[in-house]
Amino acid sequence: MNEEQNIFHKYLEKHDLRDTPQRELILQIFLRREGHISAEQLYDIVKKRDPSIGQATVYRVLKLLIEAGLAREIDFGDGVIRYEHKYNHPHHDHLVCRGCGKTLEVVDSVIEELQKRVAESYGFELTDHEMYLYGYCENCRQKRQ
Amino acid sequence: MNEEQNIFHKYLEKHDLRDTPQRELILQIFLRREGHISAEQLYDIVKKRDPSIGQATVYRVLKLLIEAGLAREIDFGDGVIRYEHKYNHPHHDHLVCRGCGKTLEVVDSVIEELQKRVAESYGFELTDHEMYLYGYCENCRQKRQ
DNA sequence: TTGCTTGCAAAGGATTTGCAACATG
DNA sequence: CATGTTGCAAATCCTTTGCAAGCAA
Repeated sequence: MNEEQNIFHKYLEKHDLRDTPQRELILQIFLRREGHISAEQLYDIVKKRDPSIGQATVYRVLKLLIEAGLAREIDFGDGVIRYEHKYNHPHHDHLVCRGCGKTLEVVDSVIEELQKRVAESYGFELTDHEMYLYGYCENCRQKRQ
Repeated sequence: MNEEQNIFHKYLEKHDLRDTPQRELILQIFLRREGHISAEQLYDIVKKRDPSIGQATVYRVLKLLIEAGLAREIDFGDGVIRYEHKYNHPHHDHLVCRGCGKTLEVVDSVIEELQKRVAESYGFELTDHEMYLYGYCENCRQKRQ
């Protein structure tokens, strides 16, 4: 059993929640996928393995994963919430191509530090942030010329 | 007639769109409000002046304002899109208090420059970005202790 | 057995759209 | 008058919820 599963089971136990095959399957599939996945995409995959699982269960398990610290929400502003791994996957921001939709994860410690300072200069204690950089990737830049 | 109205009229003309009292009223009310306003909030105000105006019209006019460059969308991730003035209101980011919901506009030219560089280092041509800093404002920090 | 879980379908909330009646240029 | 435009209601889209039946502990 891997670390994430372990965390999940501990989370369930601690909160008097039950270990069900649905939860196991959804977790397993979520963990196998890298990158960002929407509830619907996840549901589509889950359905193939067990057609009896309902969409609501997928949504419910995703909520649990977030509370357990295993998943994190991402919002590219297109009306769909996507989820990505959080465990062993430190904070980062996203670079999104407006042409092809490709996304890259980026971090810049200097920016992070400056964000903290900016917040503090307004008396804020920064807890977290979101940063999305939009532009055109190398490929799409060429096509646009 | 102010500059924004002028821009709006030119936009309408250029696109063979019509100047209607509904559009005028919604624009006028939008311009009078500083800060962020949701379509629903705007509609509530508009209704008081002209109860015959429909919600759809407010949504439609907001789309026009964005295309005309007079408004900009903001998404705090709570499921509601808010709008703010764009004309004569340069780009900035938002500092949002998780306690009381208060928001401040912030800019840091060093961060802006670094964002550009980060994007470029991945071959991207940066067109725009969004940055939301979340934390607790001075007031809320005290209450939490 | 207790009460958390599930799937289903219905409900929700924000936004969009089809349409017939209505105005603008 | 030809087309845009409007208000209304219905439709969408994503997500949540109520509920009765089903299961984990």
